[in-house]
Amino acid sequence: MSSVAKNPAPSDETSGKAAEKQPPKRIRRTADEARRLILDAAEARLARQGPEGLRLQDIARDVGISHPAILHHFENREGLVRALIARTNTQLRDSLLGALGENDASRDAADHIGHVFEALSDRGTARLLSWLLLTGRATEQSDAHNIMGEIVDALQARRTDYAKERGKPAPDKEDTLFLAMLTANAAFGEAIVGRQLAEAAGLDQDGIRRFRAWFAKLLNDHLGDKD
Amino acid sequence: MSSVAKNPAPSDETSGKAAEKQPPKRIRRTADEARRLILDAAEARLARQGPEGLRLQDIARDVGISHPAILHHFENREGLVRALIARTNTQLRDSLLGALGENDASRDAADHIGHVFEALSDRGTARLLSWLLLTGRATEQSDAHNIMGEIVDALQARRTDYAKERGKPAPDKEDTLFLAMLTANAAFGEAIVGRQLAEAAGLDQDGIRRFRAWFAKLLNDHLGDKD
DNA sequence: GTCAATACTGACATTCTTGTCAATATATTC
DNA sequence: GAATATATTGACAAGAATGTCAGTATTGAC
Repeated sequence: MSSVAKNPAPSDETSGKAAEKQPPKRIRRTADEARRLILDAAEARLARQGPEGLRLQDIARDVGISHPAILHHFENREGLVRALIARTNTQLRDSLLGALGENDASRDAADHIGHVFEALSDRGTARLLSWLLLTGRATEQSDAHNIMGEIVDALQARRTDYAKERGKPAPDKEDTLFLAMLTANAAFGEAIVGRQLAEAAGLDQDGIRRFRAWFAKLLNDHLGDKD
Repeated sequence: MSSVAKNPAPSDETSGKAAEKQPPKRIRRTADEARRLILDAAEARLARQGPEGLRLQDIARDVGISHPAILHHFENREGLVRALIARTNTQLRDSLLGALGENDASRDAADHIGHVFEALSDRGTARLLSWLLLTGRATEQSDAHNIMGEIVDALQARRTDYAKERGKPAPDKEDTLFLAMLTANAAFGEAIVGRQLAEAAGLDQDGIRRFRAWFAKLLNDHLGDKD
């Protein structure tokens, strides 16, 4: 049963010169590598085509494997989705907290805003997470909770340090929370409707940059009043 | 060929008392009414279950009709989706512009913010539109364009009037645009991640109200500086 | 009452998608 | 090199979803 011509590369040789057995040349990756490639492809599809672009066969074709291979690595489709959620959450957390933690004073609010928008909006992360949230997937996932909490804590710590240096009282923690929420909301919103709105308003790429700068200034003014 | 017992209501009569012909009692609506009911059901499903809840058979069951009836009214599934986009856009436009137009001076920024959030976030409108945007559906739809343009124009007109009354120069139109964009982005973002974030932060319903008030104040301060 | 228009239905066709399974190829260990 | 583990595959199964169609019931016009 089909022991001839397995998947030996689409070379159209009629019957083999001599004993060229043409070993099937099946690519075999480590499990981790395979999982990574599959998640990459899934992420790309999701960002490009939205929820309905997440079909096992399509993803498999992108990676260059057969779709049962995906099931082998992720059990079932739901497993793939969960793995994608987990990885995205982790990457997002690292990206946001990393930037917040490094070289304390050299970054101002505008930098941070820019970074958040970049991490969420510019790469498809927010779109991806949005879909996961819209389908009610990430609800019981507690990762998101921790991320928000950690970020607010980090922000509050920075503001407190900054205030102390100037002999001012520590800022209201709820103020910090609202600041973070607004930024997150705005970044998510931009990821989804931003392009539409900008286009409608006749804004080009530079206009979007101006918008972000305007937003950063808005927050900076607020911080200036408070801190 | 099943000329007996068409769909005469699920009454379990064994064989009819005497000559009770039991006329099939098929409900027949006007085309407009049927379309409205179908769109209502589709909208509800979408809001409740997300994108994957939009199946013709489910919607048909909700309305109490057979799924080919939907196809009869909307040609195909895509037609249903497009009709839903169009109706949602119209409703949103009316809601937003209506509130912006009425009794000029009595509403301040906080009221407007509240209204935008209500129109977009509280009812499932933003979630619905988000999905449509995520699936790349509303792209060529030019309605969204007009809405944003109209709103910015209306806002700018109000700000200009307000400034004139005080002998100040008219505000920068881009500032108005950015104000509208931020509000829209924030409302969309809240509709999608808001509940998650609020929950993560331990905010209850009243906390969300405080956040919106905080946001309104932020914008008011900005307007106070400018206007 | 008759007739035309059309909202509506059940049954079927088709296509698409996930998932199963036995078989095969490749890397690793001894 | 042989044996073991497992990544990978093709073929098939099962189910779900949209779409088609011929026929039926209901409304409104004449």
